[in-house]
Amino acid sequence: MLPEHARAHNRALVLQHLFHEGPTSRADLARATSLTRVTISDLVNVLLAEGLVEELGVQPGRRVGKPAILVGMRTDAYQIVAVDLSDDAVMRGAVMTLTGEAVVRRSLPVAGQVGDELVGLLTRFARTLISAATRPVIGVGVGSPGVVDDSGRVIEAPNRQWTDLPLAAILTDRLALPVHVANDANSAALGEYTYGGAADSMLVLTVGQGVGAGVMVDGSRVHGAVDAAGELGHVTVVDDGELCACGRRGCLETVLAAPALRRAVAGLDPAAADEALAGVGRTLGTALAPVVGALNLGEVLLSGPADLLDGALRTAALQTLTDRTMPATAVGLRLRMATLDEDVVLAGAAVLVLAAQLGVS
Amino acid sequence: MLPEHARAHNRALVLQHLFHEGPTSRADLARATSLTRVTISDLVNVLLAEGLVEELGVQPGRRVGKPAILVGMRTDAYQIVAVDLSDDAVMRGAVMTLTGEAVVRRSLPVAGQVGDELVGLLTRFARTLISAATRPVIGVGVGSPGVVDDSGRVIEAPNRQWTDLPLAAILTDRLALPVHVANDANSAALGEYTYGGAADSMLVLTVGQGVGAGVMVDGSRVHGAVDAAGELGHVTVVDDGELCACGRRGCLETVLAAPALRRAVAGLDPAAADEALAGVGRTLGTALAPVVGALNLGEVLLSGPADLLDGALRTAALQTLTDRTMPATAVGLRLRMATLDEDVVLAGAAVLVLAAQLGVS
DNA sequence: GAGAGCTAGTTAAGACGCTGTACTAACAAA
DNA sequence: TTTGTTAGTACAGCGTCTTAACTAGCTCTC
Repeated sequence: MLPEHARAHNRALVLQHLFHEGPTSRADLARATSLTRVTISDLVNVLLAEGLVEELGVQPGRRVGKPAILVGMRTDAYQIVAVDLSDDAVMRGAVMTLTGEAVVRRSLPVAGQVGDELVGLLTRFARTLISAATRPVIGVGVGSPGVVDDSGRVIEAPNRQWTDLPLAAILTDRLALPVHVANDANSAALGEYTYGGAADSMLVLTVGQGVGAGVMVDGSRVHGAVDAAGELGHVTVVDDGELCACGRRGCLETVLAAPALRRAVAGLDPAAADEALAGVGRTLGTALAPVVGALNLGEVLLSGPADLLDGALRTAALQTLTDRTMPATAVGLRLRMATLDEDVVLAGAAVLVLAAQLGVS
Repeated sequence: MLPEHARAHNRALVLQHLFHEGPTSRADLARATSLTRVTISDLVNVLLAEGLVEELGVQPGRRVGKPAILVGMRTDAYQIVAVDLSDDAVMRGAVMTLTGEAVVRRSLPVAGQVGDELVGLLTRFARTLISAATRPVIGVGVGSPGVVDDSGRVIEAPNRQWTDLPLAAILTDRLALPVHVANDANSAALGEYTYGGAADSMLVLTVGQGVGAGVMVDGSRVHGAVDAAGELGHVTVVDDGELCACGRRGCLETVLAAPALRRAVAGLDPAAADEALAGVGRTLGTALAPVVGALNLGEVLLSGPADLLDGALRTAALQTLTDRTMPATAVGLRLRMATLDEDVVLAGAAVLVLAAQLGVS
């Protein structure tokens, strides 16, 4: 570690504070970071020159002494391009502000392309988005299904026919911009953590065609022994259950994926449907209990169709979770819907860029 | 972050390398840390002056160029005092080398003392150990039951009647040495990680009077939302099971704790005993599957009586775990006995000190 | 066996980043 | 107007790293 890394770290501290706490005076930044006012002034001057922050006039609160000048992050000065590959059939993308708001949205049908062809399609799609940006783009984030390592190499994504593909490196080269790739469910967790105000220790379950999970532990993303963390969808939860796409039986995905839930409630009257959903909720709660107990998670978030998830299912899952874990761990536990909905993965992809390029998350 | 923090980090890098890789030349240290030879020489000189490292003569391998001088960590130059409070009835302690070997062992019956009285007893016990040390002591590590926060404050340890007790701060003050306190099962995980060669992502289950767990994720200890990570012993695993000490029913502890296992096999012939143990193993595997899937753990370690754990129970648990998780996550998974046995908690307590004082873990 | 070539380690000078101290600027209260 | 307080800046100094250039000590080659 070099002194200049310390500099980068301090710079990130300042940006992080401005990002989460909003406009702040140099003196307050100094107090918050426990650096001196001199150092902060220096850092702020650099950031001003880069256009990343701006002075916003005098702080309203009138106290004795010279009034403080507020410094704020220019979250609209730069943009991020984010791509969500979680859907088989369509590539979704957006140009986003640094605060995770989509400025431009695009989507592109994936007509069965896989392998290198899909990489080509993705490259063109990203180029379209980059040229649609109205501000300089600081980087590109991609949420992809499959196992993705820390460097953005897709170890394995069977449905895309990608194996050991250095996607981030390829795209960085082709787009001449920093590109970061992560698993889609992990992206979702990052998105909820940074933009959705989720707890430091939490798990996001993404329910769609399949079931994925992203885990944050003590404020950082879990990677796992072979970068395959979050494969909760293919944990067996029903003995001798339905056949799963993975070839095994009774995976969580076979009862919790959106199609499975729709089938389970099809043609039932509301009360019976709720009972069916509650049953799935209890199964989910039983599966989550050991995870919550072992990690002392503060929150579990559900992302997916609210009409199916946010009702009897959620209530039953929380009840089961509370029943099956220690009071000490269960007492503060929340089980709620994710706040970002459709855009979770895009937001998370943006956070990948934000974290890597500016040190903010 | 200041330049001197970068310095401390680099110093820790050097020590970490010497600790795990053994004696190394300055030039090789430079290559390993990607610092320059100049910087490494400077750091090594400081460490030589402190007596933490020593020169060990010329490297045997004959190559061209000036022969390299090996620099090695003097793991016997300093000692660590470690205390294990996990047993209700007896306080176990040791003076340890930096490599985790117990040089002196002591134990002290705890005649029902609790609360402040127990703190007093612990203080005296630690003093005895400190004076039994044959080298300068760099710090004291304590593995305590209950919920312990990052600063060494015992949030809650019912059996010891400790609530919100700043144990590390009190002992640091009384002993005039750095004292670090952590939960006993978390200590065990640290011990196995550093001295037992465990994987970066792993879980240690401590089976004794009760059942505890410590989790390492991507090389760091899991703390959890309210510092209560690892409470796997009180996750429900049997519906309408036996009554547990915690007042609930069917906790993992009711089937996996050592007394429960002994009861389960009492009076059975070997084959029947194995079947009973395999049943517990299957229950354990079922409970662990979601944890292993969500975190992509590389290893699960069992610490406790080998005659009960290391047989049908372990085999059945591994089989169940493999059956109930995705092949991708299960393929590299190991489920084995912990290597440190009796001394796990002591070793972990030593690691607390090693990590905090020297940056080694 | 003498020089060439290589590697280990040291010395010296310079760049960078933070701090402490001392300053100016701009306000409120007396 | 004076005093006290807080915000922000200028400057010297220290700590830490790097590069460049050296010495030391070995092997290989002719």
